[in-house]
Amino acid sequence: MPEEKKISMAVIRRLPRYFRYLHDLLKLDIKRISSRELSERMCITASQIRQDLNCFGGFGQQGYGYNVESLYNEISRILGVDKRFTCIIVGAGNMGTALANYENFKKRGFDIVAIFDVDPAKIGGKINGIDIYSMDTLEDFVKQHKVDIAMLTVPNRTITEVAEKVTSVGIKGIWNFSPHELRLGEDVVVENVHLSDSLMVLGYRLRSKGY
Amino acid sequence: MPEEKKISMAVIRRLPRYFRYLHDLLKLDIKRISSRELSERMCITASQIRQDLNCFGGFGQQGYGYNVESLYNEISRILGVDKRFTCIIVGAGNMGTALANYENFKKRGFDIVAIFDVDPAKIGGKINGIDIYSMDTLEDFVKQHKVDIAMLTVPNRTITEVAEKVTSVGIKGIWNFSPHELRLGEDVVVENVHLSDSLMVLGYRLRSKGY
DNA sequence: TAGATTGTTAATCGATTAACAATC
DNA sequence: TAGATTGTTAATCGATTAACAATC
Repeated sequence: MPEEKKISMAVIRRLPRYFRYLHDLLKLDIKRISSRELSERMCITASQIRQDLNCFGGFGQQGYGYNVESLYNEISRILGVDKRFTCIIVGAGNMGTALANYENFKKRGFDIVAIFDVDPAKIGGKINGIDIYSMDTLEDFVKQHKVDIAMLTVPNRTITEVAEKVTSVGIKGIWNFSPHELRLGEDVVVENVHLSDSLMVLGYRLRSKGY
Repeated sequence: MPEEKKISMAVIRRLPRYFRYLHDLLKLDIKRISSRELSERMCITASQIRQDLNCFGGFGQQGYGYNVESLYNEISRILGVDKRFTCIIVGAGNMGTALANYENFKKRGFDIVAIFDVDPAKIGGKINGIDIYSMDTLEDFVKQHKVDIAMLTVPNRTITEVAEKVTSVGIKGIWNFSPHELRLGEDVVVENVHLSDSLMVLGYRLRSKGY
């Protein structure tokens, strides 16, 4: 990526948040915003906003602030929402079904083109218009279609095997919904959604407040 | 909470991870482990493990390491997996359905006792044996049952209203699946699951590797 | 006892915040 | 021009890592 030097994960994880807030400002028909105003809305410091944005370039103007539309476009470009990713879902259970039905992903550039499962009762069916195929056909499918991301919503006991299978056929991005950590090659990018971890942290925080 | 002084969020968010690894070690019938061995398994430094654990007390023994079972019990107690939380799901869509069917939550102390929705076609039905009630009856329900946590899987445009409703009836814990940030009272604990943020970060990281 | 490993203090590193000169 | 606000450097803060005395 020609996106300059090394951007810290802390900054990267804030990008979608900037994107959301700018999207809202656009919809509110607000034309310009200063780092101070945005900091009040987002509950972070103006300093941090200016530091974060300057990782990618000087998008503002002294004495004026930032043009909302052009900043939104810049953040969109940085996040690559114009680029498209081809995705498959592995595991047609409840979570897989929820993901397949989630319309926002397509808007953000993520196209779900197929679902895979081992259950003969599910294979051949569709979810939200997307075909469910047998796991046995995954390799052939990936040979014929470029697949960027596998969304893994399989049972915990099969996650390691499935993750190895999808990476062995060349998929580089894994969206992992199992609690297990995946140890895969250096070239594979894994994003974890650890639901029970999140819930346990909520429980801890509630108890530490005395509830 | 009598859990000593101030524990940083960074440490708290690592607790479920320790919990998982210790659970696995127990199942592997491993009796003792040193911070060095655990650090290799978890891919973090032994120093960090010792620092983290010492936020809560000295669970180890010089020259020996940590007893897996007793450390597991300590972490369980800290995370409060023995304590029970009463939860409701608001929004019986695909994500709500997925959560209602997720059996692990109960094992971790989170009991889902009711689901609420506005759709007359869904009200009166059940998901995984849990009744779906009308949103109009939420207030009465919470008056009759102590509810600790509301899991919010409602459409984005209604999230603010729903979050205000559940907090106004005294629910202190919110598990928020909408992309919106909730601005609620100081006494309310919110954990966010921002799925599209996570996916966008995955996309960013893939592109920054040149895929 | 000798070896191993913790608990804990000190050093380092990185991220956040403050400050301000540059400039629109 | 005067006022406002950025871009950027410096200061602070917090988290991670290293080191080692204590001790099992």
